[in-house]
Amino acid sequence: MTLRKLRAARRNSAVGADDALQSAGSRDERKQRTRRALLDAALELMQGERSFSSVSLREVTRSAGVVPAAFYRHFTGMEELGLALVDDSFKTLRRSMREARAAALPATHLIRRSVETFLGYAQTHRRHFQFIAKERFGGSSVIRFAVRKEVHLFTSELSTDLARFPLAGKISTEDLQMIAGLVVQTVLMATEVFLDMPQNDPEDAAQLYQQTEKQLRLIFIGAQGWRSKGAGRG
Amino acid sequence: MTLRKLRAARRNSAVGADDALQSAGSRDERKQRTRRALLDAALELMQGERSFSSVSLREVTRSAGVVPAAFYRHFTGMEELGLALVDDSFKTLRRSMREARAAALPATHLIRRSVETFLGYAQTHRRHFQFIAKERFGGSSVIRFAVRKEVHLFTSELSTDLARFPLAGKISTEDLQMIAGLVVQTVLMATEVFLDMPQNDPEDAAQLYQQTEKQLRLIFIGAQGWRSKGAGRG
DNA sequence: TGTACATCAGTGAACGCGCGTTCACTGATGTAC
DNA sequence: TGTACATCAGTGAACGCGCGTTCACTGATGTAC
Repeated sequence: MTLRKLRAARRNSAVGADDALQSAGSRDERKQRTRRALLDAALELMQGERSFSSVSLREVTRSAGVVPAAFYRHFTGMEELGLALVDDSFKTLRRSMREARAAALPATHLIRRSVETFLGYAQTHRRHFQFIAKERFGGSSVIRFAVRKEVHLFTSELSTDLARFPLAGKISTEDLQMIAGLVVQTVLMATEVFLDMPQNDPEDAAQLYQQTEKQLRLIFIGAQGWRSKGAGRG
Repeated sequence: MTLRKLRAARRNSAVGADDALQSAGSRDERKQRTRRALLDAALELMQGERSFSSVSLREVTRSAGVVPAAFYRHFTGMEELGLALVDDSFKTLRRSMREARAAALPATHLIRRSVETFLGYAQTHRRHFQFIAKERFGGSSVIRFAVRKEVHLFTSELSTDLARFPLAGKISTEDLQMIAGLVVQTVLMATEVFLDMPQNDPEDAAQLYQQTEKQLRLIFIGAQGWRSKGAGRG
């Protein structure tokens, strides 16, 4: 087809040109790039002090390098952008977890290694993890509930993971969910405290690692001793 | 002393007068009343959707029934008011706990009753508890750290409470603190979810009560199985 | 391939609004004698 | 008790500012023939 060839030709020549890097790509590709720039800018502006609701539309467009009115080509308002950030953040979180599962942690020191792994990912994807932690309780209820729904989903995933442990036999599905909730809550809280710490204080970080590891171990011990009413039929 | 008598006389006559109710009291008493009105207004404006940082100084004075400039007779800015709210909220929280201790919960169903009691207080002092839950992670770092400091203090109190349990012998002070942290975190999280629920949904509330109770019981079981390195010297 | 027209991401100016903060003030309350 | 002066919580007007949203527009990209 003539059209496709034309497009491919233009794309190739544009991408190859040194002086056209930022205007490269089709109209649609450029639009997506601006969209990403807006999302990135919002996330970046939230670093440190600020909550999502305190970031203004104008600030976002200023950081992204477009005029305020251009914002509306991508989102109906800040709330819609916020929901897109929830999506992005949980995609990152889930990708991290998939990677962690694939890495097949050793059975010895399983808990310690899990904490290290998770907080490692948190550090790498700092902005997304911090966004989740912040907006779980603050902000608009629309965004708050979107975050909570995703956390719930994530908890469910973890609880099916937990079901593969041998001790899970005595625990009902509902109780596994309850335990997964406790684990997720513990790790998310640690994450927020961790990312909120003065960055060059390995002392405090080590102390947090240790405390979180202990808390998870204690939960694990509790789970070993747990007997669900009428469970074990799985 | 003449002065004291005079003041007392004025106070009595003023308080007795039906038509002077809102202007009653000494200048200082009135000032305190305005201060309270400002704090109350801020707390009230946060109900539902909003976080503290999204409430404006002008809104607060409007609700309190004074002119914006009057605000500065009481606080240097919104941050100072926020810190005062942190103070107030934790006073409420601690008072609740003192009452709970005095009530001497029965040993049977101790955990269930504790959860009921705590969430009961949370409902009564909804606004203060919600403020704490919201500002623990969102908002300015000054307020966030103030809240965190108070939570830490509260956790310490709980851990000395826990030290009186018989099973505490095998657990080091540091680990007791760790366990108390887990308990506080679990209850605070449940509180926030509880207060954020559509108010007339007893179904969901019951489910939350049950899950929280189970989580605490699991932590308790974990604590029973816990052995601190080199502990038991207390 | 070349031309004429359609699409639409991004522009730039304008709007009305609520914001935080300042200032000189008012008048009731408090103090000294 | 009565008088003269000091204090100071609250007033009302004004300021400059950044905000979200609207609008007609431009010009590069895309489409149809």
